[in-house]
Amino acid sequence: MSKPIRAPTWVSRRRLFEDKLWALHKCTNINHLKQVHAFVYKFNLHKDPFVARKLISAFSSCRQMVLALNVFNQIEEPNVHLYNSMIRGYSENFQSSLAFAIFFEMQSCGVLPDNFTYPFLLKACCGQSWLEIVKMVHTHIEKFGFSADIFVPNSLIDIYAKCGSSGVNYAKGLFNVMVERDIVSWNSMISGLMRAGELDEARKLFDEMPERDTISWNTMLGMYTKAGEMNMAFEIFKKIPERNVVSWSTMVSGYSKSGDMQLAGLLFDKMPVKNLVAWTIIISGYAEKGLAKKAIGLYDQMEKSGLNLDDGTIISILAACAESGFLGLGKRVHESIEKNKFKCSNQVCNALIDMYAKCGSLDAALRVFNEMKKRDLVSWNAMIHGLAMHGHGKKALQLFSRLNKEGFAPDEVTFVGVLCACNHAGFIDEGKHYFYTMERDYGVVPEIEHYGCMIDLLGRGGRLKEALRLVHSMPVEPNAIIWGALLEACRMHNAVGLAEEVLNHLVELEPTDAGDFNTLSNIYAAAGEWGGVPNVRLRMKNTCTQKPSGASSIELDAEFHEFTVMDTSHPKSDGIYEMVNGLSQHIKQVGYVPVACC
DNA sequence: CTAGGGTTAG
Repeated sequence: MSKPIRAPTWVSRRRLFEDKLWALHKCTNINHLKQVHAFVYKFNLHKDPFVARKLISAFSSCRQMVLALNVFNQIEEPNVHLYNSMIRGYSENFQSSLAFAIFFEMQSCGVLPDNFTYPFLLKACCGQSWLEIVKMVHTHIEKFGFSADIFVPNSLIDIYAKCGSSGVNYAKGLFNVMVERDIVSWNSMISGLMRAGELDEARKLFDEMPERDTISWNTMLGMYTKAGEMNMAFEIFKKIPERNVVSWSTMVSGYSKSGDMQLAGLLFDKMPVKNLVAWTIIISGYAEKGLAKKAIGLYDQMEKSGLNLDDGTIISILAACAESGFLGLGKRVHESIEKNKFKCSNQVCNALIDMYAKCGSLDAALRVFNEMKKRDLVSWNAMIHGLAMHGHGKKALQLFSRLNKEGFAPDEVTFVGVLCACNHAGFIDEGKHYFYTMERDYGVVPEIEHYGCMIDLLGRGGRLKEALRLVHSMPVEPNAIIWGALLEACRMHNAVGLAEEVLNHLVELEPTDAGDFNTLSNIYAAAGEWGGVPNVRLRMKNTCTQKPSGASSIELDAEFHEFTVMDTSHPKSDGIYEMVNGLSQHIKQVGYVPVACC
């Protein structure tokens, strides 16, 4: 047997390179990609449409649309596949207008769209504001006759249903006139109805559909878990012929959201296959409920099981930590990020800022904020609000003016933070200034949240009449939060008459809240009008159900300690009360006047 | 083209 003749080096290199080209769609490493790009030039292949298409898709999936466009521009007469790849790239990278620009360009160059073009283009249209454009694309499709390919009307149904409540009617219209429907048409329609809140209609279609796959079953499962109907969900779950990891994690998520961590944990343990999403759901669930040991234990297990964290996991767990004040796990997540040299997206940084701020570590929040290269409005809003919440009103307002200087346009969320800062710091005049100029100078129309902040601010400052006048001038109906803020102001300033009026409004809105009646009886008591108290108690008995009392919690060394009013259950209760009494003596000495309470 | 986790507003 003779030895095989070795190919010349350039042939083997070329073969190697061809293998790389074939694997390009899997390539997510931008440096490898750039290497391949260099090879392409070396072998003068950059004008080959096939090679160019591979490169464009690879650059798109690495979110490098500028590089993708460079490749595209090398081609003198791009074919329909190349145009499609560019449209898809822009759509998937949320650059909708550029996707449409390419679509228009291909038409002016006389290249006809094909059945792949529209699903890609439609992906760029999501949200209520796109409905009119989707209708135009729909007309275009009918004109060119591509609705024969089932992919095209299926995408239309999906995208129509994502265009808000009126969009779903267009989805229904299309679904009803479709001659041939496949399982995806049914699934898309059902999930669209579900998103629009038409649950009965969704269930009806589910029962009617000729055959169901796991996606159909999981859609129904998601519908019931989101509605908090865990019994119905479990009925569905039992009937699913082939459960997959999504079926299981939907159930775990449902139990976790309904507050039943025991069942959630039980189901999680039984899951035959656990993926990153499943771990995320269970850890976030425990973290949000403050079940620190469980959450940390599972987080360790997840890291040990060799799964790589992704954006979704990090953001979700951090949000849960922010909710419960679980700084311990939040820090652990931050450490993992740094240990793994995880490249933080803005969303991740923003979640970190929010977590640190809500857990009271403002220094850490500021550190993340300051180290960000390209802050977005969410970063500013989270930081401003974090400072405001902790009473650093001045710093929050300074940050607001810095935001303006750096050319950002504040939005409605920013102003909630700004007004909150004024509120916590007692800056009544500044608050009024921002409230009355937000629309004039920044084009942000005040919403009910902003009115709420203002009424709280005026009320706390004792300007009850002004607060009441603002309530009556509101363009929307005042809600329970508004009246509640006013009632609280009445309590602080012993305004008996106004309190009675406010309570009447509150009872209409939320007849179940005992806390409001308590507040009123406290007001009577503080004003010395003890005659009013039994009356209130009677009304309370007739109209109220007991609300669970509020609790404060703190986490120390992965252990949560919870406290409610008059609580003596903590093992170190005596010492804690001793400290509290000492502190309240101390703050009285430095001038704090406590509010009357009975 | 269809199903599960996801940053800012009390």
